[in-house]
Amino acid sequence: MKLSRELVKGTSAMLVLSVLSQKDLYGYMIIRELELRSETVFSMNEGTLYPVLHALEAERFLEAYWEEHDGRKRKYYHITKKGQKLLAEKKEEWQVYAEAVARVLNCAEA
Amino acid sequence: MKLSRELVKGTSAMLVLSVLSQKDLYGYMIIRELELRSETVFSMNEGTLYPVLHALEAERFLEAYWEEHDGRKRKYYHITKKGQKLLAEKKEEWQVYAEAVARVLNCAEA
DNA sequence: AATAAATACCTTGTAATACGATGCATATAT
DNA sequence: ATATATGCATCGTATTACAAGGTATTTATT
Repeated sequence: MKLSRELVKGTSAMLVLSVLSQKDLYGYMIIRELELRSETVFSMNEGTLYPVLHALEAERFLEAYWEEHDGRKRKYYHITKKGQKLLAEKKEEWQVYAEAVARVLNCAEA
Repeated sequence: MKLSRELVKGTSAMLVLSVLSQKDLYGYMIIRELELRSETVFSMNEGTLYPVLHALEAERFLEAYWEEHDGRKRKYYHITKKGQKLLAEKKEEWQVYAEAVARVLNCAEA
């Protein structure tokens, strides 16, 4: 991620699950999709993404399969039911947390 | 912090600076103040807070002084001009980032 | 009077997370 | 011919947070 790196932590898995909740994608496209949806505010590093994908797969939040298009082999990831549940939880937590942070920051302005 | 610990990272320094931007406080009260303002969504661990305070002081974002009240010695922290500038930057970054995350999450809902 | 809980400071070791650098390979554009 | 884009991946390092532990005083409870 660009931006100050401290800010970004913790949300990677949620963001990956979020894009995969719409359609199956492979690593490279997940990065492009996140850039697009965030309007280039962030760009996930490959060194961040692949370990996240492997960890989510190992815990059955994602399932992977290989497919070939245009002579290129791509590893697609599919979100499982378990993964959808995790995403819902992470989204809820994010919202609660973001709102609490906003309250603290706004207090200081008043 | 409570909540899933992954979520919380990166915002500690910003939150500390934020409460100190209103008035000088000592460590113990910073924790209480954050609980109050977040409506108990989070409670910063002492093992998180003190290293953050010391790092911010070392870099001149904060200045510390001891004061005694009711027979208790307390180490108060005061935000510097430099610290206020850092806070403003971190708030801006947080807002940009939080909005981008929201866009990604909302895309997935549509 | 004894004990527990709150107040107040702090450090150390461990775990989690992210990322830069690097490596490999193919395809397309210049 | 060469650079850029596509596509997978790992390794070492840095950062961050926290649980656990330590010290000491004051206040509330029994």
